[in-house]
This record gives sequence, C-alpha cells and structure tokens, in this order.
Amino acid sequence: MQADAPGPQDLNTIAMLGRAYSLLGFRIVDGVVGTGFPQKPKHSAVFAQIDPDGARLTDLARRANMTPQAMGELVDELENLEYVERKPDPSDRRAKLIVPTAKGLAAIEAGKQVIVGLETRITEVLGEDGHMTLRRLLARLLSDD
Amino acid sequence: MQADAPGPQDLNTIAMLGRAYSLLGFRIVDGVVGTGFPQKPKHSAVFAQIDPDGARLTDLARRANMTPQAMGELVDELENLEYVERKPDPSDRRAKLIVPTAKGLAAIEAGKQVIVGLETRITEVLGEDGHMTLRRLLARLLSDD
DNA sequence: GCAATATGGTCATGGTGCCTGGCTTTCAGG
DNA sequence: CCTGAAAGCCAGGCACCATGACCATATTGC
Repeated sequence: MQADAPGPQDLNTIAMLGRAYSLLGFRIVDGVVGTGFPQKPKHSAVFAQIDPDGARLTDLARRANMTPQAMGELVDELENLEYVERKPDPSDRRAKLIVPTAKGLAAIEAGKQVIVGLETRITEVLGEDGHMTLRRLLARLLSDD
Repeated sequence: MQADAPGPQDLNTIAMLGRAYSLLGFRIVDGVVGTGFPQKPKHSAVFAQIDPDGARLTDLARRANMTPQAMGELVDELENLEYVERKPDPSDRRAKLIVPTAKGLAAIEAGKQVIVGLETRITEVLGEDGHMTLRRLLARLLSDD
C-alpha cells in the first residue's frame, strides 16, 4: 500500500517479499518451459503434490487447497500434454489414480533442477551465510502465526 | 527433519518466500477490512498507485501493470464504495481524474497503519536485527537481476 | 442382507478477473 | 481544417475456479 516506483529498499517488507516471490516464481516456469516442457504456472500445483505411484484427484485437490473440479481441469490439461494418466484405482473402483508418465516425471525432474539452479543463484548473490540466514528468518516468520 | 510433518524449513527458498508473502498479504486485507473499510485484495492495486490529488485511469493502469479496462472496473467498484470519485480533468477534457474521497484517504491511511503493525510484528518475531537483515537480503535479491 | 449415508469423480452453470476490438470524444501537429 | 493519436467506455470472450446436481461405488448400522 505504498508507492512502489523507486528502489526495492523503499518498499515495505511485505511488498519486498511479494516482489521476490513473483520474480523467482516466473523464473521457475520460464526455466522449465525453456527446457522443453511446456506448462502453465498452475500446473506446478499438481506437480508439487503428485506422487510417483499416483494419487487420487481429491487428494491432490486437498493438498493443493482447491476444489476437486479445479484440480480436474488441471489434470485434463496435463493429460492432454501427456504428463499424467488417469488409471483406475485397484483398491477403490470409484477412484482414479493420477499417475505421472515418463514425460511427466522428466518434467518434474526438470522443475526440480531449475529450482536447484535458482537456489544456487540465490547463494551466489547472498553468499552461503546470507542464504541460510534468509531461510532461517523466513522459517521463523512462517512458524510464528 | 521428519518426513510426515513437513515444516517451513523443508520448503525450498522460493516456496518459503511465497508462503510468507501470501500469509502477510492476507493479513493486510483482513486488517483493513477489520477496521471497517470493506475492500477486495485487488483494490490495493489502486490504493497503492493513486495520488491524493487524483490520477488518470490510464496512468493508474500503467503503474499497476494492467489494461485501462481492468483498472476501470476496479475504479467502478471503488466508486460504488465511495472511496474514489471520477472528476473531469481540467487540463484535458478527454480524461477523468480518479480522486480519493475523504473515506478513501481514511482507508488508505488504515492500510498503511495495518502494514506498520505487521512490520512491527515482524520485528517482534525476528528482532530488530533480524528484520533489518531480512530487508537487506531481500533488497539484494531484488536488485540482482 | 439391505437401506442409509458417505465418498470419488464428472457435468452444468455461474461469477470473477482480465483481455481484445471497436467506438466516441478530444487533443495536437501539419 | 484534417489526420493520427490518446482517454475512456462498451461489448464480447476466455481463463480460472466455485457451487450444485448427479451417478457409481464404498461403508456403515440395523
């Protein structure tokens, strides 16, 4: 809620957090897409939650904090991109398991690599100590509430 | 390091940034609404950019990085809530100045106070040094790219 | 066993947020 | 003047996500 035209140091802390997150978040998607795995930002909500052995739609939705319908659409798209498959759950015939394909696993791996690369970059900019300190401070903020 | 109860420290740094921002961002809106100024999260995009003397719709849109149409809708809502008024721009009869009302200025002030409160809370949690260190690290991240 | 109820998933519908395209009014330059 | 550009508005549309209704299957209580 402040004018955010000038340098970052003039922003309030919350705005700085937002900028940093936005900046780095876009780089994740760019990085993954750059390695040849087209996807939308929202798809990472699936990739972040999916289990290599498959997971149920409702479980994915719960973990990603959205409705099963919304997750269903994401899975539709990922199915069209051949990143996941819907398979019947042998233990419950109502359910379907969302299972990543080989291509999907490769995309997830690419995503992890991009994140590792970005974290390395953060360490380069802040130094090993700086990065560790940042993580420690953020962890304290998050475990506070 | 338990596998079944993942705490914030198990997240990658980018995810931690995102969580912290999301957490605090919601608290801003909650705080402002709690002081009796109903608004939606998107409205802060206007409040953050508006000038007490008024600003043009297209300027607001440019600064908030959206199309004039989208900004126009936000301004419609804020006009209904009586936070802003549309006045003719004396220097250009095509343009209209979006001017905050007294109520709008009070809402902006409330927003600033909420942010100050949250920053104070951050200082309580991290300590004066911790908060300053966090800001310094974030500023370095932001000025890097 | 068998109704009652809960759960997994889908479809239809609606709301929100934002976009593009087209329009009028006004401004500025030749 | 006249033409091109800019300010703002309206219509239409797409993306995203939610609610509600529905069907198939599981589970529970009697």
